[in-house]
Amino acid sequence: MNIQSQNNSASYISSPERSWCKNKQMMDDEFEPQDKQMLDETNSKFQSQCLIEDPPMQNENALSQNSFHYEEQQQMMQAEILSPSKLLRTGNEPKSTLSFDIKLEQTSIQEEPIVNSRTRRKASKANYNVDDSPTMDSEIRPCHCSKTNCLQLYCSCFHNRRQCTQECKCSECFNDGQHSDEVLKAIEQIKIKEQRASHHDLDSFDTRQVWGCKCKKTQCMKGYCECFIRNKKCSSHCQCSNCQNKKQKTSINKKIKKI
DNA sequence: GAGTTTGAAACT
DNA sequence: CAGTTTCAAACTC
Repeated sequence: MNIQSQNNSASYISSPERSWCKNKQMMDDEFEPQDKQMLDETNSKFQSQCLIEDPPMQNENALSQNSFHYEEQQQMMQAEILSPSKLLRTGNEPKSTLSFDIKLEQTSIQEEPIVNSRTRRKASKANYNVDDSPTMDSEIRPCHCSKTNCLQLYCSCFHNRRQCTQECKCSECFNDGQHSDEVLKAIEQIKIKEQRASHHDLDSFDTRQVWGCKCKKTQCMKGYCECFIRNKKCSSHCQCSNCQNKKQKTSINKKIKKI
């Protein structure tokens, strides 16, 4: 296994990779022994990234961690090439034919889809693309962006910091792995906006974080609500109206105790 | 599949 | 900072 990290076509660290940091142990269990060895070789390189990005906004260093600089991203993006989720890609290959994709084809990694029932969401009408669980690429929904070149947060692919795939139906896509400069510029602009807005403790690209919804009409019970989408209850951070997605103070627990 | 609704993101 | 516009996804028919 000879993975070269010189390729920098992959232009940013995607959320699934960051989820991998947290869920590495679980995923390790799913690898064959020979693959584990490869993973171990990459662990040391990846650990620094994990330290930088996790956990989000939960300590005093969150500010500096979340406002990491563009150049740091460039350094870290090399690690993405070694990411397990890339190695486990199961059919949603990016539009581009990046060199690391070619190298991956030469590996002995099993590319059968890994279906992890533990992390599979409850079946629902919509397969929401959220990554607060170790979502595999095979579960990622394609985007349909038509006007933003997939370089704004409207784009679910860009928002999750992953490249658009062949399944995406976007037009004039710059998030295809062949426009690294444009992508990096877009990321940089968003980071600048965050800082201007004094959102130092936010990471717009961390879709695991929920800032709080502002739903007014849907009672936070439809897929428009970011809390609902993430299977999370609305909190004091939300500014929603007529919310039906708040934690219920059920009397069930009390009844159980009595029993 | 087309049109409408919705709320996040972007803009002013 | 608040109001408005734009956008893409969710939803309805």
